[in-house]
Amino acid sequence: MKPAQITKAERTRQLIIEKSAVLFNVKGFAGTSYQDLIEATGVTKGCLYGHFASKEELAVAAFEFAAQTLIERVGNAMAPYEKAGDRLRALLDFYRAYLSNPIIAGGCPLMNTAVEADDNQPALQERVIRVLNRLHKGVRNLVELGKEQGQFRASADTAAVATFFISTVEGGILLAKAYGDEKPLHTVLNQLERWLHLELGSF
Amino acid sequence: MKPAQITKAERTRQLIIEKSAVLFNVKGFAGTSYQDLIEATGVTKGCLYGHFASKEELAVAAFEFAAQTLIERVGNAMAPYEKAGDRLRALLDFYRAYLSNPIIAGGCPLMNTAVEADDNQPALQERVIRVLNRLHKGVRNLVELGKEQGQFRASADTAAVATFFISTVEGGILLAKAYGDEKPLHTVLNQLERWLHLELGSF
DNA sequence: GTTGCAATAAACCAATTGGTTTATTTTGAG
DNA sequence: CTCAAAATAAACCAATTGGTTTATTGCAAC
Repeated sequence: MKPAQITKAERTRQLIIEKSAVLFNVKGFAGTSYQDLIEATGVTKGCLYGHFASKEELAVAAFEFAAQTLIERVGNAMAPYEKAGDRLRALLDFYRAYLSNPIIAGGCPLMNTAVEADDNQPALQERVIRVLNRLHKGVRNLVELGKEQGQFRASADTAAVATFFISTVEGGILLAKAYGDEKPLHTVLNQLERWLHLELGSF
Repeated sequence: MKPAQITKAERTRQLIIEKSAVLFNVKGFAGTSYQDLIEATGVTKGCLYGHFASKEELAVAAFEFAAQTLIERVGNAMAPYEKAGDRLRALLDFYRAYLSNPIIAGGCPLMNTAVEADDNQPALQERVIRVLNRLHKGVRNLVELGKEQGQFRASADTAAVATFFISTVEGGILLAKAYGDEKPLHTVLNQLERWLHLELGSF
């Protein structure tokens, strides 16, 4: 841990990032104006420009923050467990609670940013890929751990499992958000869990 | 089929819808301005307002068109086959070609619209739900057909299969779009096909 | 071939956009 | 306690936004 050498500027910067992240996640990049940001952060326009040279720069920082939070929460959810099966169950449970206990309002920042950025904001698009890679690697590591522990089938296709896992979860979140109902997500997670049992062996 | 009673106004309206649908799908609702629409349609602002009272009204018409196209294409892909297993395979193949042979530029209009509309445009949000319901019903009908034909396991949970199918495919499209690479989608579809074999019995 | 519907061109609107600057005040770190 | 760093308030910018109106022109349906 760094010493509490947190200057006022750093605190303000963090405040701006955290409040903006919510706005961007709910209204999107194009849908969020400086006026919105001023109201949400409670800070003046001059202050915003003092910390971030443009809306895009702020959006990138906000996305990085949201993504970092997501990665941390996922890590924390799995941390208490040692066996890969328990960790995987914890991961599924994390997503079961994803909408009622959201890391940030507005749904999954990865999905939201990916959808808006893919044809328009290359800077954001690139960060999305980075985070997806980290997530993918995390799931792969989990599968490999299970293989090493002799708990998961050695013949399972690690990369394919990770890709399938992420796709399915994101798709479930999409349906749940679209319907404004977390049931579809739960259905999807239950089916995914059954599939994982077949694919990896019961855990 | 209606007689070819297509007036000039109707033709223009259709032209506007088709061109706008692409723009909205690529740049989003908030990211698309009237200037963009004027350039893309080749029609004047007065003409746009003559046909649609607002950007939102046009966006709704454009989404309905894109969704209708999607539903039709899915239907056409399955139409040549009678056995549910063949139809399901054709459906998977349809999505295998989804990105190289897109129904509309910019990815899946359902996903794009769902993501942007869910907290901001209730009118669009409502249409998204309608289309998701139609898609879900289509998959359910397919599963039920397979059961009737004795090809699919009667014990399969029809609704859960449909939900899982749609989630997985949408998630796969998301990854493929994010990476700018259709491989993740193919991986996901292959895994999904294996899962369907386990769930429904080999087909 | 006429004529009425459809489309154009263009001016106009107030409001808002992203972004800049500067003088003034607040405040927290040394 | 002091003083520099940080934040404010506000004026300013040109450009663009979504939307309206009107006179003129073009074209396609009857």
